[in-house]
Amino acid sequence: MSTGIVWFRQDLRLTDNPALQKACDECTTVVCVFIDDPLEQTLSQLGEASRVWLHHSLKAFDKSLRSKGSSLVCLTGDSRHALERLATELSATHIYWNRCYDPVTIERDKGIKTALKEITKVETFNAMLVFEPWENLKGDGTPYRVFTPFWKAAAKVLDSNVELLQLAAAPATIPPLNAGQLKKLSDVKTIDELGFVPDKPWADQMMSHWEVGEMSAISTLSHFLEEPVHDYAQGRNIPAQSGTSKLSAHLHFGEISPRYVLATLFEGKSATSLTDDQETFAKEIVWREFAYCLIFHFPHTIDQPLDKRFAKFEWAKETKEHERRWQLGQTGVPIVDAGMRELYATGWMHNRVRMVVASYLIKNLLVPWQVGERWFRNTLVDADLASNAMGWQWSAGSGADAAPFFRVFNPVLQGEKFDKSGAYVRRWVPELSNVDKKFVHQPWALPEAQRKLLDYPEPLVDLKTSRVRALDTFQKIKGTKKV
DNA sequence: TGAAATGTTGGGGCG
DNA sequence: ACGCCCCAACATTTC
Repeated sequence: MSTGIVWFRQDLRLTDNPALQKACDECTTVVCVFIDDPLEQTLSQLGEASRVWLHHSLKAFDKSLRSKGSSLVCLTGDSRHALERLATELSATHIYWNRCYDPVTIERDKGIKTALKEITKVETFNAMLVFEPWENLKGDGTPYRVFTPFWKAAAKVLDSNVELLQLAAAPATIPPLNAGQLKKLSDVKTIDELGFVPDKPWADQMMSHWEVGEMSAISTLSHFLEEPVHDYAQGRNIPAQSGTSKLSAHLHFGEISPRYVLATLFEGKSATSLTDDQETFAKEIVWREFAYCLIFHFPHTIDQPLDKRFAKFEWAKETKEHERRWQLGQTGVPIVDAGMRELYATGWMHNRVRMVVASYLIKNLLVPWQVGERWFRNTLVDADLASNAMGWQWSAGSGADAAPFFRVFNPVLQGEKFDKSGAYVRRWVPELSNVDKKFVHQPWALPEAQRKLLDYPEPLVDLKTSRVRALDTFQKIKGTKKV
């Protein structure tokens, strides 16, 4: 007789879940547990939108587990104590979990593993990444700081090492606890009792845009691979179009694994024989790997610039009002406001627009990238410490393989290039729904009479002069030492 | 996964 | 026919 505990975190799926598979293989009884650890909320910095998604993801996962004869046991409190208590109550022989890779959770989990080893066998797995962060390094053993060589090395390994994309099978059944064991469990909570969904209308409104859970993740992927992927290189840049995979939140919570995504994309073909569009998509999955590699080797870059010059960068003072207007989508720049409103309404923003709003906050408003990083982390359903920090440092020009600081997006040109008809702007900024496409990305250029009729803010700053100000500010740190 | 400034080229109008 | 200028159109450089 053996009782295994599977501790779930960011791996809320049945397919390609090595911890779950191993438990079902090795144990006569398996208990699936999720722990709402108040410390974890600060450690992994779970934002409000993410908590709502998590609630629905847990519900979906519990349903999946029930279809296999099991269910999700929810506990609250310190993870280590909760696991120790559970192990003792059930006389557990094994504990399994899939590893998390953000630096703070790595440290915490090391301690938990050491403590639990005193009472049971503990085994952990990689279910979150295709490559361990300590794999896929440069020849000299140091991590890549540039994406292209990271990708090339990754593609080569993927081609030569098919086991990397081997998936753990979903268990046919999950042997449940017996009645006696069930009785011994104490302080079990329901998912609703965890209180992840605030009693506010925005949460339901936001979730009306999504279908959460493993089943939805898989069907989202297959629809994406059916059609949009074949025009991905172009289509992913058009925010009014569904040209992106929309898998980010599913991946973050582990409703689907990156291995599964790549294995399905490849369909037996090699990484180097993909079409350009397919390869562009594969690269996005590998960017996520790159982000985890960076955060693993340079953990301080969660909130500190990798490029040391930026420690001395002179950001603007007294920016609270500008920050607030940016958050609310009231900057007076249509594509920026459209993006920020899409984010607030849906918990997601199109990637092209993420780059535009980031460039605007950092360069036109001279607000530190950390401010934007924090807002995204709190409002995105796909908020991910590694990807988010990397993305913001990319925009700021302070990260690995970042856009140079002088690369300032012009939101008018970006709008005219990627939202030609203005459909995206009109969708999220209804004040501009009747503005001609000639002016929809720069309503301030409308003739005075028409402009006065619009109920839309004047721009916070002039695009041209704020661009020059950013470049001048960058000049001051340019000569200084980079690393 | 920029944009603006500056440089170059070549066709066409025109004296 | 020729030189000159203008100015798109494109290329290169700079931030």
